[in-house]
Amino acid sequence: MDATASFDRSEILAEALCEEIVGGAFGPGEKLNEKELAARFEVSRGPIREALKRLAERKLVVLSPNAGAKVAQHTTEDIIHLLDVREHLEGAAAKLAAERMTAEEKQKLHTLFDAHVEAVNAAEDGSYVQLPEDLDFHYVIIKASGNPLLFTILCGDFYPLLRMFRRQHKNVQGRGVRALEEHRRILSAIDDGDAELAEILMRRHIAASRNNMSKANS
Amino acid sequence: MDATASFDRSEILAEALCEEIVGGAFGPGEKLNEKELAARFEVSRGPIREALKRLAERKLVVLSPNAGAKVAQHTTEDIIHLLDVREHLEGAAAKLAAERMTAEEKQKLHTLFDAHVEAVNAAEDGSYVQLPEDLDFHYVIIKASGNPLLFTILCGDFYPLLRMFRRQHKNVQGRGVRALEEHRRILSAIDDGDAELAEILMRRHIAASRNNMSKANS
DNA sequence: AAACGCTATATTGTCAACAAAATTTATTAA
DNA sequence: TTAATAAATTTTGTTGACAATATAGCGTTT
Repeated sequence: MDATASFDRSEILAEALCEEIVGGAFGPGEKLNEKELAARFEVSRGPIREALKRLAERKLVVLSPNAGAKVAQHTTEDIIHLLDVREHLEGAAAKLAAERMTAEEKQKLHTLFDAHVEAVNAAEDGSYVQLPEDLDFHYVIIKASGNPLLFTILCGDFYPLLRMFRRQHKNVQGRGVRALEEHRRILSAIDDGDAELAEILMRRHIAASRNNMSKANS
Repeated sequence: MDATASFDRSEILAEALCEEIVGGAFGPGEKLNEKELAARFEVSRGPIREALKRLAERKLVVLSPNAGAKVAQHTTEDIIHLLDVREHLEGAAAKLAAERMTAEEKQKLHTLFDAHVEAVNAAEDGSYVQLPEDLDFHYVIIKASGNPLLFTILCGDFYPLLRMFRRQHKNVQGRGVRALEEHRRILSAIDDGDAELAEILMRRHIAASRNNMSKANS
């Protein structure tokens, strides 16, 4: 049906392992024992090793020769670097989205935004509730950019790394209402088809989130 | 000695295969036979398979379940998407480089630029001579950005893909002297420590190169 | 008690063999 | 001759076994 619905065993294993790692099933830097993983997933070590090579390319694990795989431990500096890159890529996505989004897609984004507003209002502390990925504001914009590579990098590669980092470090306080206000302005720019402004606002939005994290982990 | 000087067999194999693929040892979309590769590299199929999984993550090969690996065939559209992303990332690199480069590094970049000027002048047709990667103008700026992730993505991932594309498609006519003039302006902005301008100029530079390719392959 | 070295154990890296799937070749019928 | 079908071959996917390396435990020495 779907062209990407391949049944590559190592890819499925990589995905499952990714979910476990990001979800916190392993401690930071914890050793990933091949035999143990093989037993648990009920396969032999071959496919497990292939999956680990994939995760190494995604920088979720670190491989040392003759010592195997460990869960990657990213420093705060690493994540700042990641967020620097993310700022520019999310900016690209917002720009492209503003240029390409149809009225229908914009409507969908409005509906999503309104739901976020209600969710934040419902939480008395005004904290930003993390909704499922495919409902996320950023996710929709990235999708709407029409650039699959952008989606792969931001949602496929970066998002797991960020989730992992957030788990490994003290949970950074979200920016709640402020972030929502930034979203509102981005949405407005997209509505107007103002690509340049959408990019600038998105970059500021990500930069603010980076500075927030940078401050919390200094 | 070097922490990254790991002797991971599959990584070495992946690197060697990458070089062959990018260098044109295989036709576009050509099947990569595991047994054949194993024989040629004098290893068994295990490490070869691991290397192929890595290359799949880098989008250099495409894996189909029960059908193995083929050299990836990227469409012109794919490459436009890639260059869209590259525009923003090279912009990020130029911005960071302008903020961080020392006087020494700037001097080195000047020397490199002058060498390029001479090389282009020497070629009577004024075509842009492709110099080895580590001497390349862009390479130096990306390095100088101080962001290793930027380096990995641009030089590690994107550069091979672009080389492969250039080989698979009709060689796009370089922009020679014009590109050099753009380099000169970028260099000037970096000299002044004008990060904002360096980013803008670099983005224009990449955008021009994208439009050039887009026109040639339409 | 800490440091060193040795031994035993466990883990990784590699390989060759087997099963399942796809591809190719050969065969038959229209 | 061409199309469809079936057998034969090749290729992938997976596994368990073996060798090389690293780790952990233990006793000895300083």
